Amino acid sequence: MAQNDTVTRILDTAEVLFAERGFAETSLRTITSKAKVNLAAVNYHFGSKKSLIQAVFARYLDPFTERFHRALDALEARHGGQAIPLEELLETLAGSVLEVPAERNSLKVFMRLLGLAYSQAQGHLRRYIQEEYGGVFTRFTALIRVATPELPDSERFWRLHFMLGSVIFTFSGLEALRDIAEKDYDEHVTVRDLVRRLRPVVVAAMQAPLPPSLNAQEA
Amino acid sequence: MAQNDTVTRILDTAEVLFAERGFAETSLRTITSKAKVNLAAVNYHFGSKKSLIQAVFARYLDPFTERFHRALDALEARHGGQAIPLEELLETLAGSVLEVPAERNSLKVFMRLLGLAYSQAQGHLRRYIQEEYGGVFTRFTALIRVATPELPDSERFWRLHFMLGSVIFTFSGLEALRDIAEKDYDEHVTVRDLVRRLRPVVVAAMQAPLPPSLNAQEA
DNA sequence: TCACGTTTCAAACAAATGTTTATAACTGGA
DNA sequence: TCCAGTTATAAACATTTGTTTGAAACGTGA
Repeated sequence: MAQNDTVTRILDTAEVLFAERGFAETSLRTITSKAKVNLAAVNYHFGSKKSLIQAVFARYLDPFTERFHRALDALEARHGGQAIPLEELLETLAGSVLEVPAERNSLKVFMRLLGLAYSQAQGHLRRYIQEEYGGVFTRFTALIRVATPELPDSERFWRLHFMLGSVIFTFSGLEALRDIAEKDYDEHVTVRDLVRRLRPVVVAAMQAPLPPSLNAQEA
Repeated sequence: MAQNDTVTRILDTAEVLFAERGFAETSLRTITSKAKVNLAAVNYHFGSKKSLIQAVFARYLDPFTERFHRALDALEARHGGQAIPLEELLETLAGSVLEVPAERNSLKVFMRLLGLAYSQAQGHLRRYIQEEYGGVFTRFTALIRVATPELPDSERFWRLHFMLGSVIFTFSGLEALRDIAEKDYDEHVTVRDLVRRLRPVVVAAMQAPLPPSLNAQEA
């Protein structure tokens, strides 16, 4: 189909350019010329640039959330109501994230997009992602709660965001960091390498000793 | 002085707007109108928008690097050539970061700007920061290296960036996160609270067990 | 007071942006 | 074949962008 071809070509080109330069820094003309598509095609098929951005995310997040929900279903079934260990939860999350874009060989694009979703202004994007995909995140954190009963709720809340920051920050700045790492340590780092490196760090961080009591004030 | 007043007003306004919306999303007209300054003033005093962005960073990073260097001098002198414990290095870093913007009460702006420096495209910014302030970071990582001899160089490199991500992400999204935490856990979180919570997490993350060997491939 | 360098200001500039329009080309079923 | 409906295309549109210009206002030392 011709329209499908155009739509797909726009999405393929847009996601790469967005990941490389950000949303505001990527013009529709850059996208359409690189995709060999007429300028008006974006507004015709997507309506607006905002909608194009959301469509780029949906193409990744829709399959991801479905896979992740199914993986969590299986995990819960396997443990039959018992608490699921932290490592397995993290493993399942990482697995679902890694699976999705493997087909298009663009995991790094996916990660970079997630980073942009947080760091770029684009209020509409955060709202869209929260409303559309907030549910699966809520489900995941509820399971994490069961897996880490020793943590006070507020402490777990903050530590989850510490780790979320690690992941998003690292992947969204991946290109730059990779260049440095490659130059200094002479090894090419793949996203899978980073996930492997992240695993023990995240587990250790979640299980770190509690900070000194809230009331103990010192200079 | 009038020119100083104009320059300062531009910088004060620009840093807030940049932090809120990003660089590309903030126009010179928005800055100058909010700062009650003529549009041409930016190009007159700074030369270009790029230079303005760099100047915004310099106003934070210049005092910070100087303070941090002095603090590291003192720390090294105190240990007289002996290895400095990881905890003390982190403490010194945290202290220097917290000190600088305290005067202008804009720690969150500082943090958000640091986050943008990494996540936004703006190649010139990364180059500028690297060339201008790479030295102090190199010095710090060299000390961290001595404090964590058990870590392979590349592993330490990545863990440092994991933790950098935690800090920048958390503080740059502090406003939103604080609201949630306050609502859900009924406690007001100060920046110092977060630093206290971060300390054991960062230490545990740096001391986490090494990931399985690079060559061990599994499904 | 004068003159000179600095700073401000309103206006204009060229370029780039997202979007719309009107027309053409194509498509598949009657 | 012919005709609706869909898609593609080129052109134009109104804004917005960073930057430049030239003149006015200002400040300061002679």
